[in-house]
Amino acid sequence: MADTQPWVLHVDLDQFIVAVEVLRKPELKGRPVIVGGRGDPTERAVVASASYEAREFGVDSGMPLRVAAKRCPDAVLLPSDPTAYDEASEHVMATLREVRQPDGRLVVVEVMGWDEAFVGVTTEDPEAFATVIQDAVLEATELWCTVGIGDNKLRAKLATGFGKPRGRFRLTAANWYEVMGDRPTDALWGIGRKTARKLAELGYTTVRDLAAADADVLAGRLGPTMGPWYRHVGNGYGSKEVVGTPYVPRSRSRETTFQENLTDPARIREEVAVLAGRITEDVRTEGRPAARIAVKVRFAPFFTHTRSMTLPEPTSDGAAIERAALTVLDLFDDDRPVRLLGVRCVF
DNA sequence: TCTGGGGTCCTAGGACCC
DNA sequence: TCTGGGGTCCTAGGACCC
Repeated sequence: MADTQPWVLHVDLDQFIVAVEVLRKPELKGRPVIVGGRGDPTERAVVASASYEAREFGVDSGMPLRVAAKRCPDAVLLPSDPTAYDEASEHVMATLREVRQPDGRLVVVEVMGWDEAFVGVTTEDPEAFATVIQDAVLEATELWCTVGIGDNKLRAKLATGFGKPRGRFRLTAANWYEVMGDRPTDALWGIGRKTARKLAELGYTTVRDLAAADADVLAGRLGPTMGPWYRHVGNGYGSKEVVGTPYVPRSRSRETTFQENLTDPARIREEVAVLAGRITEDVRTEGRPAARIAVKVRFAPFFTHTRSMTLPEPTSDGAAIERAALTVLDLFDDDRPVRLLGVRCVF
């Protein structure tokens, strides 16, 4: 009993999107499968998910579909079906919310996306509890997941990567440096390529380096908030609080990449109006008025700019939202061809 | 490698006000 | 009179994540 303590578990479904597709097309099991866009490798689209069999060929998420198809010519290409993934995700999350802790209380579930969630639980055997979760999810949904076990969210999240697929892995203060110390800084959650390069310029290459970095040097180069925070991350520190309250979005956006660049100003206005209409639907669904409207334009070859304005007063009115979007569009003076348009509202 | 769609948070400069 | 300091809002862009 003395060893009973709070743990953070990070539950992450294995190749979630592909797994959902294989459930409805069992004949795809064991084959290289790639999901993305409309499933057409000649279009502008990227890989949303690739099966482990496809990954063997160097296919990975975010890769242009065209490249993926070239690397793995035998792969089955499928169109992305967000509605199906929403449903499957809901089923998984509902299953997690029904899991009981050893003391009989329900676990706390914080959803982080379609295919992952943090679960807060107090137990003396987190590995055994992770298995309970895996069994519950598998039985209810036929989907496999990996569970990262940590003494905070950061470590739980990183632990998952070492447990893939279908496994469990524990990462805590006790084995942090042994597991993470010699890895590059961008192995950490929240540090990407750009920041890793800046850190390397300061002489911090590994997680161990970052953990011992000079806080003032970091603040000077990376900002007063982010600088010191990176050092914390290097030490494996992070929030232990799993928040079960429903997620309230701060903004909603809709965007479209056109298969062929747009050059006609009238057509561009039309498309922005269409996006504004979709945002209006979202605003209605959300039941909260939009306070601010932003327009995003990606020009050829690939330069992205945004413009925005705060509305005179928050509104849910479609005409007002469209008018605002078109007004913001007029703030752009670039006339290069357009490959993407987006409209966002901030609540 | 010719690069989707949907989000979050931080930074920094200027406006404006007291 | 050329001159302080703090606070808040607005806007654009950057970085990162799923």
